[in-house]
Amino acid sequence: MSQASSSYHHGDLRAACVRAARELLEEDGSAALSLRAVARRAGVSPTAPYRHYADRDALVSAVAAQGYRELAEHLAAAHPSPATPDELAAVAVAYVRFALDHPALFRVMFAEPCDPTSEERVSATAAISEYVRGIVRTVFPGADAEALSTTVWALVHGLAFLHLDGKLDTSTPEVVAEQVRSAVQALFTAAPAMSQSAAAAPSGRATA
Amino acid sequence: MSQASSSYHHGDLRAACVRAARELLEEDGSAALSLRAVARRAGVSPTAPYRHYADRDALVSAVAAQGYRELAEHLAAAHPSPATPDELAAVAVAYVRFALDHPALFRVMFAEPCDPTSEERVSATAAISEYVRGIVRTVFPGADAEALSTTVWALVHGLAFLHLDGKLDTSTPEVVAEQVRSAVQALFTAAPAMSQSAAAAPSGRATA
DNA sequence: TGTACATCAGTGAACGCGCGTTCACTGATGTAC
DNA sequence: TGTACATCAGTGAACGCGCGTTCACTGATGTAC
Repeated sequence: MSQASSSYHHGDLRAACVRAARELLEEDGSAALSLRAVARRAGVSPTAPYRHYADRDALVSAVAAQGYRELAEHLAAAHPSPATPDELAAVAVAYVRFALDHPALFRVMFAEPCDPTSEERVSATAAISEYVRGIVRTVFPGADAEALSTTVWALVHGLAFLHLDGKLDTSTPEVVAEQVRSAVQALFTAAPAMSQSAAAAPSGRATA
Repeated sequence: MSQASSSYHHGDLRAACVRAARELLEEDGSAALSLRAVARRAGVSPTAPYRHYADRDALVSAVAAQGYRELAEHLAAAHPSPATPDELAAVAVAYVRFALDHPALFRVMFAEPCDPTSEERVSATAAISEYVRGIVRTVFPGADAEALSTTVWALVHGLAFLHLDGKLDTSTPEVVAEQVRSAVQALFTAAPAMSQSAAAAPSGRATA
């Protein structure tokens, strides 16, 4: 942060480790993130990161947490305060795009069987979930925001993963965006009906 | 297969490896699947599996492929030929349950940045995708089956992953099932409207 | 039915690797007087 | 302003580990005659 040019004291190794980890993830998404590789990339001895992270897991959690923050920024950039279905769809498209643009990071954020105890992780994902809920509340004032926002998140998250895993057509960004918009639109149409049925009965336990 | 009790020749090591891998995944979902561990579990020298699998990746792909097959069976068991929204919902619940009951296997199937070239993998996931499309066609004869089935799959897949990652309430199977049913129901309500709008215009390119 | 031999499916030693983590250390920094 | 010293943030050697993969091998099996 301050002088940062001394050769012995790094200046801000904590942040540099996360940055190095990000670079490694962007370059080779299939390799597992290793503490040693991060140190190497940061130009520091293999044990230096231990001054700032208790162990490998702590580093990974920090990387994931930063990923959540960046995702949040990216969504906000797509539309600052979505209030219509089309604007919500734009945010959904941004979510899937983020996953496709940073596949390895996205996997670290969501696909690692990592410890869920990490304070940083928990609060970061809670923030995202709350953010989605806020949008849904604005766009569909009458609906059950809790239930509907879960549905929206799941739909978009699922699209992200299926694209990531090559199960869907990812040939061009526009193809992907169109697919996301059309999927989200299917939910839009449902929302009013859902709020009615949600008011009437908890849900479809009828035929089973 | 035949005598199988000889000590030197295993009998069916190829299948035994997949079985051993499955056991390891069920026991410790967070550990990466290693060829050596599989051999150890199968009671065989570390190099024996190379008689049957070219390399580690080939084994992993075989395990994933078996996972897809089991998932398909599990879905079929939930309902042999779903024809109503409620029956489709039951299949969706089975999908999420499968993920929660076999988290490590599910991650191998979907979350590994594995090579998508594997014949076994490709055809297995194509089968699942086709299966979903068939159901959607039956349940919503008027709808654009291609688009709607992608949406359904993504929604259910996203629910599975969010549950898997502890982002949603998984306290009891019934809570999970209810959540899935209610999310799928949101789509049910939309489908008719969607087929109309799909007939009218490709999709929501209007306001952008 | 018995023998010779090819093939198949294992073994086990060995390779080189990168990893996470520990430890005692040392150079740089900043603060008290 | 200058010195003594505590603290902080690095180093580098070393540990033990499990991994994927190779290689030359050997025991078991099955087939031809």
